[in-house]
Amino acid sequence: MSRLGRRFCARPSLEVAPALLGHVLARRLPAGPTLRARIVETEAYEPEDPASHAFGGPTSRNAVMFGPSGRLYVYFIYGMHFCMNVVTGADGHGSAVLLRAAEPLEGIEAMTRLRGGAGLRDLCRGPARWAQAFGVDRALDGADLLGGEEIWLERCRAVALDEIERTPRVGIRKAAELPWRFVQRDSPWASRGGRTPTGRPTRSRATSPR
DNA sequence: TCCCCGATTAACT
DNA sequence: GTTAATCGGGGAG
Repeated sequence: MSRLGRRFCARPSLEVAPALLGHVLARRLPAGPTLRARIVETEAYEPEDPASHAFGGPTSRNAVMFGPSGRLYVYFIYGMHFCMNVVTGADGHGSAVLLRAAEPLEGIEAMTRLRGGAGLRDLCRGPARWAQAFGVDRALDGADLLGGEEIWLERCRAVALDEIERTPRVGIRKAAELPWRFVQRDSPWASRGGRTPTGRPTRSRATSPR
């Protein structure tokens, strides 16, 4: 199983975000099983983007975003949640891709425990849910996805371009109009965020996983 | 020091 | 559909 490498990550976030769809995030729990989930939803963040944590330059909080690509940027939000990003672009650039939702593949039992007994469909559907299912918090901020053994990206089958839907990003107020969210079309594993321009839900409620 | 608000979620009506 | 939970970053005073 080969990993996604430096070359993959060292591109602009707007290229990496759609390219990540279909590949797999793997997580080795401390003295525990390995978890795997297939990425179905991402968002791009660039430093010139007012919605990005990198807007305004480096601080202690966002320092990892300004380091080399291929590392994990973890942030704490709303007083209770953690979210995961892949740092992208050239060293020092300050861009990243938010990992928003995934299809659980392996380690379902451990993920369910970490999520407090949530159902399969809700294990990784949303950025904070996914981080919780993977046992990821502050301690993994800056983790090396390229060569580390705690968390990494595995090359799998990329989602075809014509299966990728572009929408505005979820939950932001600044730069809310930019279509920088990428989601596998009709995936039941994608988060509820985002609506079509007509206001219809992005995803059919009738669709059930598997 | 004070204050506002956020790349969210779960539990409501 | 709405809202409470809960805390830290960062700008204003």
